[in-house]
Amino acid sequence: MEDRRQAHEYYYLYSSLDQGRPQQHHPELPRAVVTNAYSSHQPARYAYARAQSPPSPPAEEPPKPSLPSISSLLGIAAGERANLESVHQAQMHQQQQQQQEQELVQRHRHQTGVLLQQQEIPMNRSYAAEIVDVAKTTLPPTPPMRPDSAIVDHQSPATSMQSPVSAPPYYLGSALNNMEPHEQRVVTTQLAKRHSVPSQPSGSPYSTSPYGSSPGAQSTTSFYSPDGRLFNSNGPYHQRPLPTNFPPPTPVALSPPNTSTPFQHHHYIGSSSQAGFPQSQGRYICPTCNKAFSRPSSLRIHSHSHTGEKPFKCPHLGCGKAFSVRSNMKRHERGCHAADNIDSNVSTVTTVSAA
DNA sequence: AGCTCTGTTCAC
DNA sequence: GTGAACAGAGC
Repeated sequence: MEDRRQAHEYYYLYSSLDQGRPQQHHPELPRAVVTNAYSSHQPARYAYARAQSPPSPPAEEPPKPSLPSISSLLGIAAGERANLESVHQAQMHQQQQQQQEQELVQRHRHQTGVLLQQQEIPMNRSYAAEIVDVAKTTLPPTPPMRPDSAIVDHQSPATSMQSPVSAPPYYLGSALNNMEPHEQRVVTTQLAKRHSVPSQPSGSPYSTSPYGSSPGAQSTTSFYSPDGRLFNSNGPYHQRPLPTNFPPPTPVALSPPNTSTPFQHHHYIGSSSQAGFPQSQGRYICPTCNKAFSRPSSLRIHSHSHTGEKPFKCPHLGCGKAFSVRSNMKRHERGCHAADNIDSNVSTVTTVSAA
């Protein structure tokens, strides 16, 4: 059985390699590679999951008097996958060892006339699974998505980080997040820190406005959209008047993040499947977590929580702390550098008076 | 009217 | 102590 299982795994490795699929994510791979690996790996994993489960006959399929012989099944499979014959030959040795057992089973079947699918299927599950996979390699695998998922834009990395099973009910009244904030932070900040930091404003670490005189205008850079597809005109986030019936985040989330940034996936708000959305929740939706804000500035500040961007740096020497919110930085100053402030004020006064 | 800035508040 | 969201003030 061990050999059989290994052969099965080899097949997946084989088929994946045939399609140029990386089998594992490498933590050091560039994100593009990782996402591609993720996206391309998903169908294979899905097929594997399908193969692992025992093949359940279609409901409309009438009971057959007998199952096709293993040799015929193997013959079909071998006709399409000649490269597995060697593996099968190795498995045949294993079969020969079980020949006695099978003979007993068949003898029992002959005596009782009862279909012994229960005995046969598990015994040859790996073969059947491979056959299923052969079919799946020829046919596009059905993505494990909910039927009601309205995929307007498959590029939804943020939602894609969500587990399909653990997708919570979506209620705008309670939360627009389709992913827990700490999860977002863990995932998105890691990704964003790796790729967005070079794009951060490289000006003065601390000024009256880290965004410049016009934060909104500053934010119109392609910081969140390397492909320049979405945000170059309106900034990192769309000002999107919410439809009266705002839809729940769909399992678009499940679609693999095949884009390079976590901020390109606010197209999943389809016009078809729309649920009620209270205007009081705000019109500005975070494309990452679907959280709604009433003000664009609030959304922009909120975006820092995803990007990890902390444009407000403590001006005090020796304090390298940075904050995503200016008021938080000020609070930090008041709390931690109160004495320094007094000293600096005194020194400032003295210098001014001296001047 | 709509925006940003700022302070306040809550949660961890 | 810090992150994050909200609401008022001002432009």
